[in-house]
Amino acid sequence: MDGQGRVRNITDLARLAGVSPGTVSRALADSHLIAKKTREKIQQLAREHDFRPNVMARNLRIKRAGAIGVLIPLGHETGQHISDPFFMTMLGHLADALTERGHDLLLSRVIPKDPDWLNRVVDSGRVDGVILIGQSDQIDVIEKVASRYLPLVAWGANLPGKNHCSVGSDNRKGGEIAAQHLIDRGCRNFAFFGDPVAPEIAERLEGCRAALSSSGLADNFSILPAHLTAETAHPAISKWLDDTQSIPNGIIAASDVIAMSALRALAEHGVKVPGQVHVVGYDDLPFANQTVPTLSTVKQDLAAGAAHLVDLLFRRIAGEETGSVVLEPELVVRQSS
Amino acid sequence: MDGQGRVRNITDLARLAGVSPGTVSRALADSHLIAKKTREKIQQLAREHDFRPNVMARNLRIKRAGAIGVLIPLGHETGQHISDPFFMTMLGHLADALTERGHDLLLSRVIPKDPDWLNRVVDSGRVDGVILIGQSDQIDVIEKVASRYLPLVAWGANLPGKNHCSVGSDNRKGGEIAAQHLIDRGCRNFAFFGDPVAPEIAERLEGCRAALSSSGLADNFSILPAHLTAETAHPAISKWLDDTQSIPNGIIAASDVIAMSALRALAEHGVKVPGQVHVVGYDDLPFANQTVPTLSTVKQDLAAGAAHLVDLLFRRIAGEETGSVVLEPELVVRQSS
DNA sequence: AATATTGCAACAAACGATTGCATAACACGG
DNA sequence: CCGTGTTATGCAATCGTTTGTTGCAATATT
Repeated sequence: MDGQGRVRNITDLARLAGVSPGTVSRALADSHLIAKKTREKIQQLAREHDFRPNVMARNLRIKRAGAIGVLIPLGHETGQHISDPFFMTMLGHLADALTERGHDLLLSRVIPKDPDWLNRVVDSGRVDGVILIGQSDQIDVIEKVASRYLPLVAWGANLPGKNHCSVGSDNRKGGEIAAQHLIDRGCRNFAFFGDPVAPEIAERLEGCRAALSSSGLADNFSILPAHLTAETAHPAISKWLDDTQSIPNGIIAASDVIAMSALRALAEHGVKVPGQVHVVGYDDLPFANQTVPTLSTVKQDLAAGAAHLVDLLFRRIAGEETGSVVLEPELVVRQSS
Repeated sequence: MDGQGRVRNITDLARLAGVSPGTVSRALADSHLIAKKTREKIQQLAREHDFRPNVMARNLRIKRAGAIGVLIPLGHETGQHISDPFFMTMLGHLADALTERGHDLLLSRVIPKDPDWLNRVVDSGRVDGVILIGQSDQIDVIEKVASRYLPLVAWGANLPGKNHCSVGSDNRKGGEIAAQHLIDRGCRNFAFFGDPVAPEIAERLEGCRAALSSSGLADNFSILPAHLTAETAHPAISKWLDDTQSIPNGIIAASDVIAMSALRALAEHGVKVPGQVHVVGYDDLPFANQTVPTLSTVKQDLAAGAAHLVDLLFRRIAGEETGSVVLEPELVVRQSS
């Protein structure tokens, strides 16, 4: 615009307006300590030169970062891409909620190599708080940091004996609902697809076990610890189908992504869903009713989850020692079961 | 840890070590101006108190932000969630590449209400550069900002007459390839699913048109301007199938997400793919070989794309006036065609 | 008319680092 | 014992804001 005399800071603008930097600062903050006339003059001038005060300097002075760290820990994943729509859905909700509260979102996928990864973020002074999307296999690290750093919340399991603040659905119950549904559908042999290294998954598995046990079907249950990505799940399941002697008639997948791979693998093996096998997923991601056949699944309300995460986080930033939140899972029956 | 005397800044640590703040700063930076012995003592002390210098203060002094803004403009989307795996895939690659270069990723979904959204980010002093994932319908805004702000790159179309730096596949050619493939498969009536408001889509559409024209099939072509989300695409397509008199035998979807919705809608209408209708998508997202039937599609190499985006961006941050990059699209034939 | 109140704006000290320059400490040869 | 050269540290300015305190007029009060 004005090539030469670009206004780079509040002092430049002050000079231009013939006032002191302090006055400019207050004027731009619309402080009533400054006469309305001066205020408007300065604001007008700022607009003309499209000047915007430097956020970093402001934050330094103000002692806040204006950003929330959103971390995706990939501890148990073997480092491949996560193209998992789950994350994007969650991320979308979080981004909206944070923006609404005037905070930026500092995204970081972290493959924890040393136990210091979380400390680094927390102590960097870059963020006012941290949201973890999933706990992965890093419970110990999380617990340790949480014990000294209040504004930390995690999406995931609410684990007995653990104190960090979490938001997640009742995974045990979710697993139970899924299994019970298959039992009701008349299934008698079951398989669980998913890696119980992640605590959420472990709880879902446990819920299944419980449901099967109380129907006396605990013995007809096998587990395939498949990774969560679309890339790795499919070959694993396919191979499993090749190897297994008798295909079960009820399959519970630890996530919709895995379920989708399963549907495809089953189709390839000429197995009819839901004719021969009933399949239930977990998450109710947007694509769950786009698959062929559409996927029955246990719905986690991610919108509500994200809202809770952000709400709890800001209460913690304000100093409150909040508890955790457990959401009710809900069975969504579609064609696959 | 040490409850009382928490070390909050470089000065505290200096006091503890019995040296001046400046010395601590240099010691932590491993400067050779400081005696090895002192250096190690200070580093040890820092470790003990797990002290990490405040990044924001550092950045202010050093005049860099240490973060790159990644923006997802949602101009033509009507504000719903984007659960599109495309973004997550891209985001994952970007996150990795940026972290590798020591930069954080400031994520922002922006629904442009005023033409100032991009200026705000650029002038905030919070980011060293900006990557746009998609141009949406904001070409004018982007062009304007790009003309004065060098470190700005966009994923999307390389538009004639436009000067901002972009990385994207040759959409026109991609569209051409897709259409030609269907022609080769013997299709004679065509439909395009996708909203040409976004320039990438417009170019793909144009490519299709070109291919059809040169085979004299331009007249047998209809367009359904469907939105890009899974949520909205399916009902639109379903309705279209209800209404249309004669279903075409070649369908080109502007994205894999749309293609997936199409596959499902077709299945519901009892239309055999690829028996009666051939379908081609665009993107080659991870789930493209998970659908039933697996999806033929025009592959965009997102990994390479992300690498280019980051590379160009950093060259621009260094002051170089780089050109744009156009990637070759590649047809991936699977079951749906 | 003298004093108290108010309204505006300037001054200067933070915030927590980095870094050029000045200086202190030390060793060494003459 | 002094000058000279290293090497290691301290000092103070700086980055661009915010904000408590202060100074000064103009107005209100008695």
